[in-house]
Amino acid sequence: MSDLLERLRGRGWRMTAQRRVVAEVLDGDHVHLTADEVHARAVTKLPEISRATVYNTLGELVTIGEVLEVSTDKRAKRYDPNAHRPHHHLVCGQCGAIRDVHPVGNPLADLPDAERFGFTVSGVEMTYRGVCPNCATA
Amino acid sequence: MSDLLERLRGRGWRMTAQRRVVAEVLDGDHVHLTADEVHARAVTKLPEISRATVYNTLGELVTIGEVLEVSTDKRAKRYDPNAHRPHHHLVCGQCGAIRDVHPVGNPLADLPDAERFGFTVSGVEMTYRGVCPNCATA
DNA sequence: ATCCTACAATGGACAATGTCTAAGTCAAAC
DNA sequence: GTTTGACTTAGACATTGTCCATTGTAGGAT
Repeated sequence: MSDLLERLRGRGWRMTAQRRVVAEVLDGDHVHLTADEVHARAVTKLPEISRATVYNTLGELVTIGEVLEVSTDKRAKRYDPNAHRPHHHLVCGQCGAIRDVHPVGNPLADLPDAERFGFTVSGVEMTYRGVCPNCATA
Repeated sequence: MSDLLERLRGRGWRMTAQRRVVAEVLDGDHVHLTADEVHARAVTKLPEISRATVYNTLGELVTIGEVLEVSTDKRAKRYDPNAHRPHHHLVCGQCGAIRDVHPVGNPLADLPDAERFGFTVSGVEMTYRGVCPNCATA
């Protein structure tokens, strides 16, 4: 991910302190942050960054495919910087913890033609639901 | 779905005009409505029904398992009265149209133990993405 | 090194969705 | 018919996200 800045520069993006900070936040060990969480972390590194800029930058990163949006819960969208490795999600229904998972098989092939209603099907998202070990003992 | 009212009565629920109207709306031909769409339709049958009541009633129906929440887009939750037949969704990325689909296979079995991180996995939601015939020609 | 200018950031208003509360209402039991 | 507590209401509030006019600035041109 450290070459994200390079890729952005290659696309002719202007490199600003704000964009750098947002990229750094996404590059941290915490994945699947909400936009406001990204903003909160960005503020610690660059106090004057605005909410709108974080939303804009996240939106741009999503548009160019560097970051994925996931909406596992009913609350805010979350942003997944792991866009270059396809994966699905496993969510704890108690605490909301999210893990990336890689089921076997090809779920796209599991949708019969008769079930496609003429759609051009391009992808599938799978969200496994369960309870994490932490919440199971608590 | 017409026995929904019976089932609710069986659970000791008080049967009010508002709840009846919400149930009727969900029973219509339009599936996957948002909460506000449910409210809009309910208002035509019972003008004084309040938004809070619709939200409350939908939430209760979800809790007891008569209705499913689906969050296929980043906007509002949608409510799926087809709770008694397990199914997944196919969403048009252009216009947001939603169809119920039934892929073959057992996606739960496709998640290896090594990918479960100690979670107790209880279910999976699949959202197929694509473009509907209407939007494909437009 | 300085200047220009298009692009980016800001902040605050606005919008959409959802939640909460206090007070009034009414379904159902008696 | 009364009573009672669950239900409904209206609207304030909270959260999440978008928009826009203004201000700032990165990076190329000079």
